[in-house]
Amino acid sequence: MTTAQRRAREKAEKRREILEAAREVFFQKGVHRATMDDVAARAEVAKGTLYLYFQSKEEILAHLLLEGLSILLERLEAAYAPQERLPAEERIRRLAMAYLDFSRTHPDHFRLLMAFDRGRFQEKVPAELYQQIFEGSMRGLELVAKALREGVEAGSFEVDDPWRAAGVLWAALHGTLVLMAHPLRRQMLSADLDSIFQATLELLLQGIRTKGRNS
Amino acid sequence: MTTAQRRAREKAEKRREILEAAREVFFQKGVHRATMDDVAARAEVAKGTLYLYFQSKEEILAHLLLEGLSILLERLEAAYAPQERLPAEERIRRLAMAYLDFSRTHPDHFRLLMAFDRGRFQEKVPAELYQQIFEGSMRGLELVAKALREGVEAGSFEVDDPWRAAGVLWAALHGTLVLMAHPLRRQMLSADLDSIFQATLELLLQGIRTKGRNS
DNA sequence: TTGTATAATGACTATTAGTCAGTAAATGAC
DNA sequence: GTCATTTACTGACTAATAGTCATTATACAA
Repeated sequence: MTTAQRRAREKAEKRREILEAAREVFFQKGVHRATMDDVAARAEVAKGTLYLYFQSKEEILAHLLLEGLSILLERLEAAYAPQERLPAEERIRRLAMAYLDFSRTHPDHFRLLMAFDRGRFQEKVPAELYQQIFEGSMRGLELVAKALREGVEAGSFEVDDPWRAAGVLWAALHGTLVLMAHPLRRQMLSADLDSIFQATLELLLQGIRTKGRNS
Repeated sequence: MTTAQRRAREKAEKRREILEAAREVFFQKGVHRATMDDVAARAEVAKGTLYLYFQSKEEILAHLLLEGLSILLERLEAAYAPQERLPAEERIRRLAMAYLDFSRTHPDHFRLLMAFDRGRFQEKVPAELYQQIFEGSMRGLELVAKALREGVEAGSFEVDDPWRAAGVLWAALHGTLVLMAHPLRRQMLSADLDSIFQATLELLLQGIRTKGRNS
């Protein structure tokens, strides 16, 4: 059945084209300003066609989010550098910096990631997709947890539950990126994102590092 | 001009009534599900009347947010307990716990606070109101900074810039509350909000505490 | 009592996500 | 090649909802 295969390929291709159009339009005009008509126009299809490929605006956004998540995961995995032999602390540092870097190089995807928890999303995105996003973010967290475990084994970190500690680190850094995305707030702290992020990272590392005077 | 005074009072009263109706409706049905017609019906006025008192749905939300912020600030100030003589670390702990507590006792107001950074808000809320919200949140941060300064002076904390450190603490705890608001995430870390929040707080405190083996 | 100012109304407009009856194109059977 | 059937696409239409404004009602002052 070559025909069926070609059809499936063409369908996937069109899907990708729509996603591309959506990415351009949403990222250029802003998610809540861009309309589905805009997307349809950009993709050069009728609006109805969009709905043959996606269930809703939110589903399209969810796919763009997944796209961003996938990029982030690549970066994190590269940062972790499993093949190299690195101190655990260095790994944590690299992971954190990769996250910061991602927020800079892919600001629109990053904003989507931040928006994931918003009410609309949870209601309108198919559970399966939702789950997928969740699992993706957990894959990222897994890397942090792994690095923490290494550190504990090497005796350089002191942490009760690496998985939970990873959650703590992640949430703290995430919070920094969320809040300090606002220029006004950075201004009020008279600091740039880099230095605040670094300061947070160092604080957290100090907190988990093995204390010298121990036992 | 007694008449004019009474008029002004009545106007203010009606405004309050509308806000109250809005609070009920928005918090019960959810901000994006509740409509302005719902609010009007609950307030027992015509929809047009709402717009005599507020410019937009977002402006109403901003006022509800301010309401929440004001409650939070009261709690924080009470937690700080300026009249008592407390160790700085205890003050930080109390402030943090007041924040956690607020997120529990006023979940709807808290959600509004979390939502403040969203795109719609910034566009539709009058700059003056926006500024007011910002200043309120800075008043909260001020308390943290003050406690940190006390700790530095007492020699129990080691922090370069208290104001910035306050931002770091706040962002980290905020991030925890944001992310761990999701039941699914807590589940994946198999932890409750309390223990994660506490763990984060302890980690941060360890990071800023003066090290024993210092100098 | 009446004219004026103030407040309130709700039918209406504008915007936009999502639908669906109708049309076009591709495919396969003969 | 022609026709029937399936698949893909279309865009006018519906529904929902924020916000408007000409009209009406009310309160006040002279």
